[in-house]
Amino acid sequence: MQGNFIERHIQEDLGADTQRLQTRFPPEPSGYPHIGNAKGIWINFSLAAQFGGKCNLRIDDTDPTKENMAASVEALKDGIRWMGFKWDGFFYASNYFDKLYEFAVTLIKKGKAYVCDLDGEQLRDYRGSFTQPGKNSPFRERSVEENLNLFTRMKAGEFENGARTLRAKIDMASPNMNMRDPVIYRIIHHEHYNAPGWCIYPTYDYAHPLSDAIEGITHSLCGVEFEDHRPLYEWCVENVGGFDPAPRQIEFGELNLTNAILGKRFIRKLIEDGVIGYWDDPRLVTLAGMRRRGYRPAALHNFFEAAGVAKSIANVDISVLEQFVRDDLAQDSKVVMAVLDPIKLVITNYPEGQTEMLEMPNNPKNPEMGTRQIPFGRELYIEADDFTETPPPKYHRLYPGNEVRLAGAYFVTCTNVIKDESGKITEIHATYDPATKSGSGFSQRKVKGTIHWVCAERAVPIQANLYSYLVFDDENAEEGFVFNPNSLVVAENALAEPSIKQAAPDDRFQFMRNAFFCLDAKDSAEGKMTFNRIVELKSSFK
RNA sequence: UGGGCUGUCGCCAAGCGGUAAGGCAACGGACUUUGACUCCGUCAUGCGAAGGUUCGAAUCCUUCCAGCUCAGCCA
Repeated sequence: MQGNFIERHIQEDLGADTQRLQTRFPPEPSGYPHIGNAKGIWINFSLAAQFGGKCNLRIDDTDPTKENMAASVEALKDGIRWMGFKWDGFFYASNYFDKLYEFAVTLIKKGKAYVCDLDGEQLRDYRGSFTQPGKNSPFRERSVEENLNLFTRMKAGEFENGARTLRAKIDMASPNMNMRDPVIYRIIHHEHYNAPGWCIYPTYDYAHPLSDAIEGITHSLCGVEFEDHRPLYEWCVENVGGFDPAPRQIEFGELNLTNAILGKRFIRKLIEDGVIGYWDDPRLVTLAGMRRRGYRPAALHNFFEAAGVAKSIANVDISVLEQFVRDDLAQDSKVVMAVLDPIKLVITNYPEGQTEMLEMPNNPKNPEMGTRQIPFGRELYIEADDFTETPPPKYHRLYPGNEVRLAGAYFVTCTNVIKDESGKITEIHATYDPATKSGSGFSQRKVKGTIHWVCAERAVPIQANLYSYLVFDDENAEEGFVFNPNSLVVAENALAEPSIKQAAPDDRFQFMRNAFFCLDAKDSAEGKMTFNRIVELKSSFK
């Protein structure tokens, strides 16, 4: 059986009974999910779907001091739904505080946990270092009765924050720091928004494996960063005991998107500094941001599928993501023309004052999407890039003497170039051949190049503000034109989202070459923040 | 610095002792109303390095190198 290593583990563990698979996605509610988190969502949910198993959404809210919980939970739910997944169970780790407390009592009774009076600094001292083993806490050998008594009083609120902790009794000499008697309960006098009445809270290392066990999770899939925690995960499950199935933690390599803005800490800072709008800023690869940019979930699924699942950390460039976005959009999006860097093309043998309407397919790959009428006239704008006076080898676009096709219109031959006194090209002159009209069946000669264009009379300049986007050239939007230099793809659904109108600027070719956003010249003049600038900022951030 | 993990083409990634899958990118060609799309074809005597075991090694052993990660009462 082919498949990634996680799929193989699942099959080995579950045999023919793969529908027993139970996974979970356990985010901490602190910020909006981004594409990195989305990989975890995708792995857990799609594996469950693939094997006929189940996947829970569990909010890991063991730390009551974290802020912004409610909003984050909604963002998480939105993101998961948007990706097309449904959770089978929805829980909070805080739902299990009672049980977790009982488990801790069990551990104490088994002599596996003890109340420690060391403070934070002492704890660090006693823990030792990478090269030196830790020292046993002087409180390590307290009697079960004393531990029980103290732990009860911790719960009752008799002690101050940080005065005591409950620690797992494992091995202070372990080379794995996580096993040096980790703290499993701490005193925090802070009301939990979802679980009132507590002043002691379990730590992640303790709550996570046991929450998995309580929910009957069979496979706990997480990032490789938790690899060192696996022995402790297993220790908790085994020493509390009695779980069937006992959950198994398997780690996968996280996704690292290069040239993208990732990392909640950094995003938060950008928002605080006013550099970007909010978590759903389209320049971000948060689920909300990508959604506003018109990405669709299928693109993400395909992307993750192609990137694969392995133990090494994948370093994928954002252009690969964009490739998948384009592939997805190209299927059924409206394809339109626009010019980003215009230069005037005058068709000297076309009657002055005349305009005609030409028919263009909405999507060349998909004739069922119909056609639209676009205006054509004597004066057009073409892409400055599509003309050169000195063509390099294999240049098939417009240059003096060369004939090209204007997409959806006629063949034109460049006759000459008009320049101003500084030598800058102001107009390109050409003649057209009426016989070559699109759809006429003309086949006497062929051209190597086809270029896009817009009718000068009907074109409208791009709006000059930071968060502008270009408008369609279809019947509903005569005001302007959207352009995609290569794939000519525009996401119709993106423009359906009202918020998209506030969307991103950015370096149009660097950021998303074929997207529907553009950087306005005035923005750069004013020094407003562009995507590349943010990436620079990011590298200086750490 | 001790531990753990990772290291196979520019980027991902199969491979699990029997003689290096696949995808993306790139390149060559065909086709084409954009150079996109599509279709053909090319693309690792090589698997971080060096030794060793074996008839045979990316796969086993040894040593070394590089990257990531761990010393929160965060997750």
